[in-house]
This record gives sequence, structure tokens and C-alpha cells, in this order.
Amino acid sequence: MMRELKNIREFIEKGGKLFHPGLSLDCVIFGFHENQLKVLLLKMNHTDLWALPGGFVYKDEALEAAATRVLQERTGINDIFLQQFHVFGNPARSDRKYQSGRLKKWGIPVEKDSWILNRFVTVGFYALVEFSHVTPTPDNTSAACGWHHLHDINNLFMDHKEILDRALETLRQQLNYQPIGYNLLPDKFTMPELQTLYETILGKKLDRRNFQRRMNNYGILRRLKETRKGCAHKAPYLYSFDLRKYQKALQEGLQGGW
Amino acid sequence: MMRELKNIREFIEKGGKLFHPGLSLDCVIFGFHENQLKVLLLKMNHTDLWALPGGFVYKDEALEAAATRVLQERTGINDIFLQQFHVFGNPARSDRKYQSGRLKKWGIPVEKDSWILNRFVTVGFYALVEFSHVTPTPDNTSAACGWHHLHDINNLFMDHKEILDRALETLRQQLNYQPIGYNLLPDKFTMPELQTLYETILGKKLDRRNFQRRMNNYGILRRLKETRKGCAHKAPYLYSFDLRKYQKALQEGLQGGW
DNA sequence: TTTCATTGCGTCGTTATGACACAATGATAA
DNA sequence: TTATCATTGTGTCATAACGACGCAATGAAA
Repeated sequence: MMRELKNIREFIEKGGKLFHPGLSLDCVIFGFHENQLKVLLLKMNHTDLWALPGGFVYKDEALEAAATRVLQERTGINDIFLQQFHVFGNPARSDRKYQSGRLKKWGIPVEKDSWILNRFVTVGFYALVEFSHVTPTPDNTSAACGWHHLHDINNLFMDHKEILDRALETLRQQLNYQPIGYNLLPDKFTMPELQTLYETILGKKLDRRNFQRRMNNYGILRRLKETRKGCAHKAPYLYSFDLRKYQKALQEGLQGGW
Repeated sequence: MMRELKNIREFIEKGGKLFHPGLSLDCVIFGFHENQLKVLLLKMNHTDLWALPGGFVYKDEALEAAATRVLQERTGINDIFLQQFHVFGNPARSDRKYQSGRLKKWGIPVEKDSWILNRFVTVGFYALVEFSHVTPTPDNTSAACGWHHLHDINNLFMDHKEILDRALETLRQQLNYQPIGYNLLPDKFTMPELQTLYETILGKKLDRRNFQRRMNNYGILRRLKETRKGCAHKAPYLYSFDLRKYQKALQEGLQGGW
């Protein structure tokens, strides 16, 4: 969308007419790689700060469509698990002076009444994506786009840390009544890998044997006849999700509850 | 906020400068009375349609503050359980022609570029309130404000039925990991009353005895020495919530999960 | 060939859950 | 005053789920 500085200027000049006013969205994109949960972040130009991939909503565009578009642009992925989880509507989150100063530093002149300086209410989305399918692609306000260890994220832009934390909290709750993994793991995976995914999301260790039993009881896994070899020690079985049962569990929930 | 027609006009004339553009909120206010779950609705002037209590967000007002304000205005209650649950951002939900025609019917002239005809993204909140504490108060676009049986709600304005359904769905999920009842029931209540509350929310019957056991195991109830007399048949015990444990359960969740 | 971390499978005691039985209660009707 | 009866309080029983832990099998590295 924004290829050169000139286009950023255009973006800021014309954006007011293109976008729904005062509304933005931010995406917390989770991926899983090397047995670690990662989040896709953008490095902002001329600063040490990182930001969540975000964007604006076109005047006639559905909210979810806008989020899907942003994700497509940053990852190259089309069909992904995407869910809104919270609206951040604190007026203090938009700091007019700070934004104005930031843009000036970059040599981008902004008029006093520019739409970009107004207060923004942002809708938080979180996405679960398969790491290997992603091609991290920065936008043109960013110097880089890449994965970061979940627990190694500090200097985030504005309230993006708060948004990230909230996404993680939501994800942890979803774990209790929804199957998770299909969107984060490759087609074939081992039980220990699935367990590590759970452990990373929850931030705590789980008992290996009880985890296996529980996952098997969910009835959404299919154990293959292959094993993963070459990683020292006993070769673990490979599993894949039984998509039919996985989808069914997504709709009906996992645990009994009421 | 709006007392007379003249003020509605003023509201529409000046609202564009007062409110955050293209953003509204709608509240699904649940109450419990005569063993039935009810929802507070507004009857719209000059139509047979009912609407969820809603409003706009002042330019420097926090989202939650705006929702609290709307609730205070419609119910008279200050300190209430209030939670956002979803953003409705489909552009089709704002029908420019329909809105324009509706206002003209009421004799309210609206300029073509008026803010009120623009697309609105609305944030859904749901609230749980104690029925007897509420004083239903219409705003001045409404002819009436009152409680409606949950399952007896049909002709709602715009997409408000969808918003209501989604709120109920959220409430049902919350039931699985949060205690519910303190905000909906009077201080003292019987176990059958609490059960009927659950049954109404879930839309299905529960086993009386298993329900008692489960609620008791949660450890958030205190059985009083009184019983409710005068209602024919055996007098059931009265209960009240142990607020300390109730709050603790709210934070930590009820069921084990992970 | 030995070593050893890791994996697969199972046990045991406790607790939660669904289905159901039975006695106690208290207003109503005989 | 007494019998009736819907409703409530408490308990049983079989089954499933869960946390903690034991033990043998595996397969690469020493």
C-alpha cells in the first residue's frame, strides 16, 4: 500500500477520505517455531520501538475484512484463524503531541487537523498461523518485520504491550474449551511438540503422561504409523489432526461445562 | 440528554462535534424477575420496533465510561457488572437511506452529509443488573423503556437481534468459568431460584440435585438459617453469596481447565 | 556394547459428573 | 384435625476425568 516516502505522505494526506475515522485495528499474530511461541512484529522507522501489525478500515470495508487484509499483507497468508478479542478505547492511548513529533522526526509534515492525529479506538485481533507459511513483510512505516519470542518482548509502541498481553490471556482461556494447534503446527507433529505449544501458551510445565491422555481423550488426533527420527533418543510418533472432529470440537466446545 | 424534539434536533446538529465519529455502543442489559431472564429495551418512536439501549462516545471519553453512562441513564444504577463482548463492524449494518427516511418521518430534517447518516461501528456491551434496583428510563428518541422476556423478543431495530444473541452466547460461555448470579439476584435467594437463572440462560433444564451439589462445591455460597416461607410446599433455604470467595472465583475461574 | 534421556503405556487414589432413590417439609384440601 | 402432594434436602452408585507417579521400550551417542 505504501511503497515510498512520497506514498506515506499521500497516505496521510488522503487517508482521511479513505478510512473510517478514528478506527484502527491491531493484530497479534502468533506462530510456533523451534518449540517456541512467537509474535510477528514490525520495527518502526527511526526508533527502537516495535509495533503490532495494524491498519485502518476502509469506509466501506467490514472490520474482519480489514483484519484479513492486514494479515495477508504482512504474512502472505490468506486463509487464517483470526478473531477479534477486545476493543481498546481509552482516550489516553492516542497522544496527539507524541504522534505529531514522531512524524516530524521522520520528515513527514502533518497538518494540525490531520486525521492521523485524532484519537483512535483500536480493535484487537489475534491470529494463529503456521510459522513456515509466513513471509514476514514490512509495511513502509517499518524498517523490518519479523518474529519475536513471546517472553522476550519489551519496548513496544504505545499500548501494544497491553494489547499483546490481553491477546495471550484470551488465548489461554480459549484453550479450555477449544482445540488449538491446527493453525500453529505443521500437518504432522509429535505429541511433545503439541505439549510444548500448550506449555508455552500457558507459561507453565505440564505432566507429559497426563497431557497425552487428555489430548487423546479429546478425540481430535490421529496417530500416524510414522515416527520422527534423527532427533536422538526414542523416536516419537507423528500425529495429525482429524479435521472433521477438530472442527466439530471447535463448534461444540471441548469440556462438558454446563 | 435529549428532552424535547428541539433537543433531538440540536443533538443531531451538534453531535458531530461532540462525539467520536462513526462509533456507537449498544448495551444488552440482563435482569432476572419472576424466575425469568429479561432484557431492557427501548420502544422507538413512531414504529413498532424496539432497540437496545445505546449511545455515542464523547470525543474524550473512554469506551467503558460511555457504556457506564448509558447504563446509568437507562437504569439509574451506578455500580454494575458491565463487559464488552464484540464489535459489530459490518458496513451493511448502517443503512443511510433507511436512517434518513426514518428521521424524516419523525419530522426531523437531516442534512445529506450529517454525521448521523454515516456508517457506524458499534461496540456491544452486556450488563447484569438486579431487577429491583432498576428504574427503566427512556431516552427521548424512545416512547418507552421496559423489560422483555428473553425468548419473546422479535422485532428489533437493525441488527440488534444479532447483538442480543451474541451477548447471550457470551454469557453462556462465561457460565463455564465464572460465577454468575450476584449481579442478577437479590441478596437472599433460594437454590431453585439460582437454578432457574442458570436454566434460563442456558435454555435447558438441569438436574435439581446435581445442580445443588455443583454449586455447593464451588464454595461461593453461604446457606442462611432462614427459609423462604409462604410459597406452598417445603420451604427452601435461603442463600447468599460469600463475596470474598465470589470475587476470588471471578478472578481465578471456576473449573480447573489447564 | 553400554549408557541415558526420552517416549509409550499403565496404575492408583481422588474428585467430578450424570442418573436416580427416598425421606422430610409445609401449604392445601378433605 | 388429618391426609395429600408437589417440592426440597440428602444420599447412593457407576462412570469418567484428573493429578501424581512407576516402569519398560527405544534409539542415538558414548
